[in-house]
Amino acid sequence: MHAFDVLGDPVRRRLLELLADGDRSAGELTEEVVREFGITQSAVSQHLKVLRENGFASSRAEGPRRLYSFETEGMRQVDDWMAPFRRFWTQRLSALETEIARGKGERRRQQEAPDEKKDDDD
Amino acid sequence: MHAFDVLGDPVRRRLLELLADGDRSAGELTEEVVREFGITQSAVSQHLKVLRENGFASSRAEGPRRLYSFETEGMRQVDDWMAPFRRFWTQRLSALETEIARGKGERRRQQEAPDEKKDDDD
DNA sequence: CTGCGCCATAAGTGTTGACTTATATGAATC
DNA sequence: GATTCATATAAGTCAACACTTATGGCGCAG
Repeated sequence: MHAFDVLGDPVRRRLLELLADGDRSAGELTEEVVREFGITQSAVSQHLKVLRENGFASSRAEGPRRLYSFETEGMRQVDDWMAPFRRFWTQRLSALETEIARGKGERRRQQEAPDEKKDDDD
Repeated sequence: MHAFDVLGDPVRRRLLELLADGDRSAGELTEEVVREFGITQSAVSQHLKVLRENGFASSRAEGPRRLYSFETEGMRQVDDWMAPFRRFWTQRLSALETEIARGKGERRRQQEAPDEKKDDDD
């Protein structure tokens, strides 16, 4: 399964948002998602498996519970694929970047402009 | 259809890569993708429709042909959703980014970022 | 060792979407 | 206006995946 397919599901996106705030047990994640999406514990467990198998999360046993952590590998793959496109919508274009954007295809290193914080939700 | 679902298909990702190099006619895009993936003209046309309807591409008539252009809206949506996660794998933390990261998380993980400076590379 | 939370897996079902072939639309050419 | 090239749409098929219910495995308390 491709990294983009993993992020295609809204339940998995929500799980990742929750994990981004810190490690959580499967039970905590399940409770939240079951409430928001109206699906069963089994469905959430299957989603967590997909996240694990694709480098988006990891889990470790903590007594009878399983603690889940966010893992960067999956999103890094997505980010890497998107990187060459980012020049199209980064508003602060240097002269060099403008020339690249005009289609001459010459690539050079150029530091990215810092991102503004944007309050956006899914 | 969600922006992540659009990028979930490898044919559509390839079409976007081709469009990133500059505008192309449907025929040129079709020829390339048909050759690489072994699908029909009809299938490619349907993928182009998905790209159009979700803000990833636009088309204009140019005589009997249709010229396609890359559009930023779709990927911008993807990029916006990913923005809050990016702090997890960008080791180069500016003061601003550090503050954002601190403000978001109530519980922080023990892991500290190394304070070595690193040259950017691809 | 028995029973009970916690979580994962098995097995089956329905829906969605990517694909096919066939056909329609529309602009240029004769 | 008929033909042809370029592209889109129609209609149907098939497989993948997200979901369900049912059950299994594990850690721990009694």
